[in-house]
Amino acid sequence: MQALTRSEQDYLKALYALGPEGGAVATSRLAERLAVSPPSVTHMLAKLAAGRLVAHAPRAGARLTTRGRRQAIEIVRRHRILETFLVRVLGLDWAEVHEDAEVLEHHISDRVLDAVDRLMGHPREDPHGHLIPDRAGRLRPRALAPLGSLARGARATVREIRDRDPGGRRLAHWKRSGLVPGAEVVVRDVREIDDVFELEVSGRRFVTGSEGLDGVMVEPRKEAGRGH
Amino acid sequence: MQALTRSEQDYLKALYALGPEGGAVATSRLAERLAVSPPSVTHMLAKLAAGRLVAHAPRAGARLTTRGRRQAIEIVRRHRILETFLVRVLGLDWAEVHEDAEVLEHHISDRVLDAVDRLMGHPREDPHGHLIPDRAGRLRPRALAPLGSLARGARATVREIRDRDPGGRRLAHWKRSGLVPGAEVVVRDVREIDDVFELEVSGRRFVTGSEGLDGVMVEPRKEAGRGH
DNA sequence: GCGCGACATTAGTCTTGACGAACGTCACAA
DNA sequence: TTGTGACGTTCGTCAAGACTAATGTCGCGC
Repeated sequence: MQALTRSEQDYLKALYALGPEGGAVATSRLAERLAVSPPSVTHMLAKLAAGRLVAHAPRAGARLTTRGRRQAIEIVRRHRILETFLVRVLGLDWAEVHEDAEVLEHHISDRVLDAVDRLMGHPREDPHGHLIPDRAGRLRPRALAPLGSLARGARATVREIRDRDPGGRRLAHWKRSGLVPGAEVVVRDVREIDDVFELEVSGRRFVTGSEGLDGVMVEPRKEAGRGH
Repeated sequence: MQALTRSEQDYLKALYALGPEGGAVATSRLAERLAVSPPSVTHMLAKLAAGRLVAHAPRAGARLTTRGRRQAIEIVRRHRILETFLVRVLGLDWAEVHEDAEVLEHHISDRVLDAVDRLMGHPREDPHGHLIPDRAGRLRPRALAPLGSLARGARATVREIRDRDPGGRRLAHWKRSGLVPGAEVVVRDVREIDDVFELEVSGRRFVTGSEGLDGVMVEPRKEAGRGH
């Protein structure tokens, strides 16, 4: 089959993000994610189905085929390597590299990607804590919980920061608060009634609504001091 | 005006390359350079003329306006910075960076370009010896001669290697022969009748036809030892 | 069982950037 | 003066990828 166009790659990536476990994704979800009209999605899904990259049962959503998933993971890999490069080598800010990587992932040749990867010593994680698939597309599974789902007294380590906010404003905010991969967090208090979280992040207090934590994924610590 | 599309940028760059002194460029020359049909060129020139980037007198060729030239130089700047980056930072081969830079020049943001430029300490020349325009688009003028135009006994320093050969095969060949920017060359013999050039490149003998030197630009040395 | 609303799909259009075919235009030669 | 050929331009078309408007289809409530 032909090389994929940029749009095709974007659809595959979105399908992967919305249905990573091979679950079906609704046309409208895709349309929303890609900021595109539903008819455009239907049209593109037909094309991708013709290329055996997705399975598209009319009115039952779409799911990636094995080939489609492989392609999607390859794009994710490129994205994460590029983000890591932009931060580690070019010194750009953590919060503002997403859009650049989003563009470059479609236009960088394998040769250049490999050179970048080599230069950095084949990193395993990007600056936001996401795991970088290896060349074969393997991705070590990892069970993380949303920080907002923890109960009072819980302790956890921040592992991934997910954010699709344009301009990375929330990322910048989180960074200022110390909410970055590796940070240790203690949930001091959860007041459901007024939706307030009181955290201790690497020793500093941090108060926020649950909205403001959406996208911060942690690895809970199953330890003794739970009851506090 | 809107941001330029990739095609528009390519047309401007080609116009700049073919008529750097503001001279008019024929439709057919552009078509040939861009590997596109003449009607496509006419069409695009009309669009660029509407945006005041080129002046297009029907049947009299096209020339860049001041605005068009400024855009073209900006693209050339990006290209050269990227080539330098690919060689100096990523360690790619001199001969194989052209195509990658050709793509990336259209997709890298100002922010990333600036970071790359800064990382390298604002280089003045790219790996092939081309001068890199500064941010304002200024380009120090430089008078170079084709190596193939020198007479027997002439001495010169290689300054620029121009090559549009896909895959950079000639670049690789020249590099193996020592024909790189900075190399000192002496024309040992020119036999016009069978089109043979006998050179001494940094002390090594190198024999070639004039075709094989097309694109090697030198700065002749006006010195005493001319008559040899 | 019928209707209504949510959602998906079909149908037709637009824009960009390319193409080939056909038609001008112009300079030079006979 | 009139060809003739080179070159440029006009015109109609295509493909990708988006859109809007219109049309299906399904499931749920009554």
